[in-house]
Amino acid sequence: MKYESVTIKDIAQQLNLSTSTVSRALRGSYEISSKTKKLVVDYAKIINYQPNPIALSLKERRSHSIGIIVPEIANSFFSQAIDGIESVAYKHGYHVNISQTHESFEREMINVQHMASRSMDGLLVSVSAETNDSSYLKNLHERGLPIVFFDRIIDEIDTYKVVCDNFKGAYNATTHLIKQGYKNIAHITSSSHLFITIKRLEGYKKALEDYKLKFDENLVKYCDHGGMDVEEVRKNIVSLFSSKTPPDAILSAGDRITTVMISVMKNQHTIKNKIAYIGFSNSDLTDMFSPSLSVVRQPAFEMGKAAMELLIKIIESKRPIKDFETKTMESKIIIKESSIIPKK
Amino acid sequence: MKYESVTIKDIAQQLNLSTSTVSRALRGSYEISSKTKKLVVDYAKIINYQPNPIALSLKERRSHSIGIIVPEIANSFFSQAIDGIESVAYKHGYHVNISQTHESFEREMINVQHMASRSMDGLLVSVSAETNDSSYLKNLHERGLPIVFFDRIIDEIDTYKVVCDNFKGAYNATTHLIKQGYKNIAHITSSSHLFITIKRLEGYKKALEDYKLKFDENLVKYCDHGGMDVEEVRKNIVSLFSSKTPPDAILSAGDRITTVMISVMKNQHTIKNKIAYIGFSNSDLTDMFSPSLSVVRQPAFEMGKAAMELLIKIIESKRPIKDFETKTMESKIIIKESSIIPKK
DNA sequence: CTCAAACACGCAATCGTTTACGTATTTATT
DNA sequence: AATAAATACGTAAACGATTGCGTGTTTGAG
Repeated sequence: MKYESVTIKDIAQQLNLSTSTVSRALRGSYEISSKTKKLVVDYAKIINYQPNPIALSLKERRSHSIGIIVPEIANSFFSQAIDGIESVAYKHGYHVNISQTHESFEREMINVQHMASRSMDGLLVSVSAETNDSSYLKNLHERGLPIVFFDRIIDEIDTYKVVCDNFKGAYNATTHLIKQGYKNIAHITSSSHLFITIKRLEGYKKALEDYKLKFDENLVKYCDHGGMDVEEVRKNIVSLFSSKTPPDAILSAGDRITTVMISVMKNQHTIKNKIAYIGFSNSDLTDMFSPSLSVVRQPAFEMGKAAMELLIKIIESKRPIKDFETKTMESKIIIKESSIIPKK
Repeated sequence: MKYESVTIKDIAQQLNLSTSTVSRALRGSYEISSKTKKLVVDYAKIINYQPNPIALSLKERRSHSIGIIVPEIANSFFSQAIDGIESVAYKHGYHVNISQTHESFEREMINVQHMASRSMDGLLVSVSAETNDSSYLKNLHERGLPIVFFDRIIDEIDTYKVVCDNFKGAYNATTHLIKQGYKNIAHITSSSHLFITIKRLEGYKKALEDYKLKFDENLVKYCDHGGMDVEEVRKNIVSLFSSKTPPDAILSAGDRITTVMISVMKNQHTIKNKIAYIGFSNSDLTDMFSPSLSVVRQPAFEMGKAAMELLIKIIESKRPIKDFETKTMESKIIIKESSIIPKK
């Protein structure tokens, strides 16, 4: 069973015209008499003619569609960013294709290749936690595929990028914990090679330094699967708390890591002491947590918008763009109960 | 700037062969000598030849891709269902295209049309809260486009459908509230014409009936935008509590409605009495709520898997399928703090 | 040695659309 | 009235890949 649709040829046959005349009539070419135009347009409407975008893509080498590659759509940050992307895309007549990598490098490659070979006009990419080899992306980009990175950017590829101020976000969050009186602050983060991981770690370190706290390598734990692997997070938590000097506060990097961490701690009975925490998260539900969750919140929607705008700029630019820039947006820390010393 | 890729023509030219020979060599046709085959295959590998799927789609009228249409990806139920769909799709060599309607009928039509015209081999659809005219879907389906509905199904279109037992889920949840001693149980739900809304309402009513409680129409509130419009939910809540006999418990239908409802109640200072609630939700975070949230949980991942399996069955069937069935899966109610009478 | 079968490949049409180019008819110019 | 120019349309190639059909060469049988 195949889905059949009306083609330009059907119209041509019916009206005793050539396909080129029909095509031109539909596009309003000056070469066609207004009489014929009306005839064609009216008939096209009656039989509900829809141009075949596949044929168009093949001919024009563009699809008026863009692709989004993100680790997880079930992640508030990314789903909000996608909403931002869509809002701009639709306004400019682009269709949006979403795909997720589940933090797998292999899936990411497959998805990117798929998008590229399907004539996507451009790609918006936030790489997976596993991705430390970006050569295949670099390759595609050098062959002319417009790419804009957002959040999980690849520093070495020269194109537009959109990030939030990860350094500052982590710095402010850490400073906040320090000011609350916590002295042994752990940092649970994603895989070590990600650019955001590096920047957030730097912010965390700088805050410790500014407030004369010693940096302890054992208090930094990496999750190579970005929180997708609960066991990995659990091991990290257990390891932290089995130390002779367990942390009194935690800064977590990333939506998933934050919630998995909380869930793990809740079920981990070996953790006796009350622990303060603040995490990067864009969830709308953190207010309902108990304790309500202090967060570093990224302007996800705005970041998505900005990324899409830049991608359109590349796609629609006549000449190759030289002076790419990285757009940095402000994150916001929102203090709730989870990170403040309970007044009793 | 356009992204250029290697074609079969490039290979043919380079090796002094015709495109047909190259094509046949790559597909391993018996008509081609093993010498030539090796030559072609080796060279193709060297220059990293990738067949152009657009050209293939145009020719073969299929894309080995399927489309998913859901209201919101930022909804635990749908994102889990999508994961289930993907797991089956990838195993069978299908690529997956995700799009969201944001509960808008117009967006839904645009997305469905886009998918259909892009030669999607089939569609997995969960309709928007606004959708009460399904004629455009029926039309496409009758013209041969394979469609499987899941969760938010269209009853009148004769195809495979996957749902959970909405009646039973609502019945059990309501029964649970009744057994806890609540007598004035409200029901906040999605738009009135949705099939799931109807079934859940029936379950709610039946439970009241079985336990000799009077059904009160004023205790049922519909959200025509499926919870996307916070103001709509707020009005419904306010209306409920401004009654002379305000509810002592609430059953909410749907992820979004549940969380928005809780958030609204939290900020609504006019609500003095402690209220019990249980809601349809697949969120993984409900344990961290305060009070922790009692839920009716649907087997989202399994439903996604089942739907995709049925879609493949349609796509790959030689002859039109006649005896479509609706697969009903069990929901599970998980009792936490939000729905039990606090023992003090 | 002859003729047929087997083999290995090329030609051209096809999918749906656009577009450069060609051409027949009408209109305008002098 | 003769010629140029404008009008209105058709022909065919192109995008990348597949495939039925045709054909030249080799191989084998008798």
